[in-house]
Amino acid sequence: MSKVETTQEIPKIYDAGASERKWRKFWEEKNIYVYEPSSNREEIYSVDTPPPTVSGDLHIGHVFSYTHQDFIVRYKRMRGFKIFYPFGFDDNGLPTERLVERVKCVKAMDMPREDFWELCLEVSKEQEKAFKDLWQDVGLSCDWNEVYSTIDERSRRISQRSFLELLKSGEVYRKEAPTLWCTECRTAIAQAEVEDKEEASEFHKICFLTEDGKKVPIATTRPELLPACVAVFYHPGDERYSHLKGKYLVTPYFGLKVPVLEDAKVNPEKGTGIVMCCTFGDTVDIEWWQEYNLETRIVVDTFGRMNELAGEFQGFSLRDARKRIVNTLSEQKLLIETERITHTISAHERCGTPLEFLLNKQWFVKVLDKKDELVRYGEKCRWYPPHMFVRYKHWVENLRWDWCISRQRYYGVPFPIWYCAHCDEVIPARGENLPVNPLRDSPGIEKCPKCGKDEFVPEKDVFDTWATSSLTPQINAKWGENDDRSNILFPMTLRPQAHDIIRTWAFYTIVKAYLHNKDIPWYDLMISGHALDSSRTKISKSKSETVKPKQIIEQFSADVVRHWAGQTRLGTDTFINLQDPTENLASGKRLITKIYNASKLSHLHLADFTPGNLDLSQEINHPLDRWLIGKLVQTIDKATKAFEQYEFAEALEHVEAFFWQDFCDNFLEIAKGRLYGDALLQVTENQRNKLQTSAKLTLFKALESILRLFAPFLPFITEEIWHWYFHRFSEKASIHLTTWPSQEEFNGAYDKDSSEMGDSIIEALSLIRKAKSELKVSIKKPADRLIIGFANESQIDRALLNRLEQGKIDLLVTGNVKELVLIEGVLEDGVELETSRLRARLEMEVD
RNA sequence: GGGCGCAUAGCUCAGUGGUUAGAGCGCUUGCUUCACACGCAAGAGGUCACAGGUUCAAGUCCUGUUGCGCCCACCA
Repeated sequence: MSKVETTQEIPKIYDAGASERKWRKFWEEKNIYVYEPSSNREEIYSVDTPPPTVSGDLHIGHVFSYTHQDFIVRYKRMRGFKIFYPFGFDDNGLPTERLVERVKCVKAMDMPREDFWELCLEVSKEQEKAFKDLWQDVGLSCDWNEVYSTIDERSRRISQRSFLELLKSGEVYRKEAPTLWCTECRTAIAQAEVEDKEEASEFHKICFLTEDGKKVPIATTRPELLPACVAVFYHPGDERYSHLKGKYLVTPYFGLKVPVLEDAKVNPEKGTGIVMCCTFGDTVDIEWWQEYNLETRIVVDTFGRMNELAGEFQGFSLRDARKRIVNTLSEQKLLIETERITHTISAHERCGTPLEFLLNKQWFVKVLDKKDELVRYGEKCRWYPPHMFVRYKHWVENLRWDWCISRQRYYGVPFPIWYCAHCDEVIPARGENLPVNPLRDSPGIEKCPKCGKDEFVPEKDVFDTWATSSLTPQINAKWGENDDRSNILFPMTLRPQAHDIIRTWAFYTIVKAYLHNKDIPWYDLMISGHALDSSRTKISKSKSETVKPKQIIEQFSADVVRHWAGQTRLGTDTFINLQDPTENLASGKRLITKIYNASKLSHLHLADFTPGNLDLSQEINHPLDRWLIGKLVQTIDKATKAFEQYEFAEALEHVEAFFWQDFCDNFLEIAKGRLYGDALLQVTENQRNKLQTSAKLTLFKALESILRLFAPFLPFITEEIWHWYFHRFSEKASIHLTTWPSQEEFNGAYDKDSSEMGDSIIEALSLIRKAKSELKVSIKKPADRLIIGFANESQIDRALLNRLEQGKIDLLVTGNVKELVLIEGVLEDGVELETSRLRARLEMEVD
């Protein structure tokens, strides 16, 4: 047995932490992932990277879906595309406000807006640094020169430009609309801040009167809203009330005349089956108010106190007013009964105060009038997996309101408008002045173009954050500012995102692209699932705080975490045990170790081998080598097809199976005979060289291909091993700049006969393994004789025996058997395999 | 209540209408200095949720039922 000298000492154990730190730095310093603009659209692969919300809660679920993007990007880069892969931060709006208020112990409403803005910018900057650090740890191959934030100047400018364009084309309008309001915090709040709360309450049955004085009992939990009552409803066809159709009822005590209407939303089983509609008790009231064009009677002020419409109850809090009104009704015998109940109410998640709906002027983008077009444009995109489009479609088809883009908040992109103090005319900012802050800047005109007066009021509202993040393709393409770039980058190639925000982010982005560009925003959508914790619910903030992604990466390495993320089919949720991630990450860790060890062995035999310009079709001539190349080519084919459908998990599965079973368990074990020389003892010097060259060249090509196939998934270890040796034969600085393996590279280096022969040798080897396993001896313990025949008469196959005869040396050396006897007939007893026609008997001495 | 998805080995999940349904983990048995015990080999383990239907043929297609998840709506 010959000993091969190594030119470089490879450490026995892989130090993933050190290696990953090294390559992370290398990629950054060498600008490996920099975007190189091209004038040819076809060469570009652009990604509309989701900007994570900067609110301090990145968890393993984010790592999960961002890693998915990176698999695709790295694959596409190796396919030769010029990659545009920017990174963004969503750092305005409510989540940022809340983060800043928490971190800095301030309240936005209690300080000047400019000061609050300063704090927001400061806090988000720190957060973004931590985010970037994590993403670099994970190995995201985005170009950190292409960074945007939804509050930066470019985003503000483009977002404001978008609004002004829509204002001009009449696609936005301003209208009074009910807004969720916290009377404790005295601010409008977003849907996202609402939490359900169980509360003890009283269900009062009170008497409304018909115009001729008959009592009609109506049940309510909010008697204080009686002065806000504008109609009553019953279910269509409810015979108890159908006689009231078209008539009016008079509200108790307040004596207001309100119409009686029919609507299917009424539940005849609940209360008395007839319900009062107030402005506004809940969202159904709002729907009715809109649908039936009802009167508006707001009785609550911004402090949560009753206003003048409540008559003698004016000035009382909602709570006090409720008690007093109930008492009054009771005294006047208008209260029939009171039932104690608990029910769920909507409350502000920060202070727990029940929310009210107040009327405010809001800006809306028209979407209801273009549902069909929006469905059609959504359909033009390719959705992966396809059923995600159905969700989009149903969402659009069932829209009931236009898109409200204004928020009565502090930190966000300002509306670029002022109003004439006299005639309320909207004064838009001039395009060249964008971005503007109307609270600080002046409109830049002397007189109102409508009434000629010269006093202007700035719009205090800011955009909903979706109004800006719906423009990420335009922001990245520098829409309206750099036509060359815009034409090349818009529409973008890919939008990756998770399925929970199809109805928001994906939808709004399609809306904006339709309105501004009459185009789709991207060609492909790749929708990831969620990472769920072991209790099978979406990972919550409290839980993610126990184990942060950074810790998991430190403990297991980024490659291992990426491998975990790569195992889940696109669009499917997955589970991770945050208490003990080992069970989810163990297989990845083993794979990394296996790759390292197999590479170490390969390196031992390749260190002094130079492939030069050897012709693969000639030099790879041993059947087993050609068998391996055949398997490799199949793997490349399957992995490529999967990747083209964004099915990275399937690609990984094929690569992993090829590497582990075909390459390690079979090829390496059998090729050792030639690599170490045990199988070359009885051949001439010339043959010896030829056989060894074939083995080494195969080893070289196969391992190098394996590294490239794994590179999108495991960027660190593949880079590490590639630099041990393979980089010497490449002009590229990084494995990530090399090309994805292709079938063409291996033309002539594989064939059907060799594939059959390889399969036959492995089949026979399995019989030896089984026989030795049954004898409870090591595969390395020498056996005297192996007799191979068939399991029954009908299965006798001469060609199979011929193949074994030809592969005899490899078989005997690998199986540690001295002599092979082939029988063209049935072998009476011996070991069999389920998958084989053969039967074998091993003759050896056993202790 | 609506939409979408899921239900396959103890667990996590693959599975194109076509032999005897697969993988990883876990389990059992055996094998260690020559890449790797974080390994190798050999095993055990399944009424493909349930009930119908279509078909020469169903884990796969259709209908219904049950359970679970996500999103949305509801909360008088």
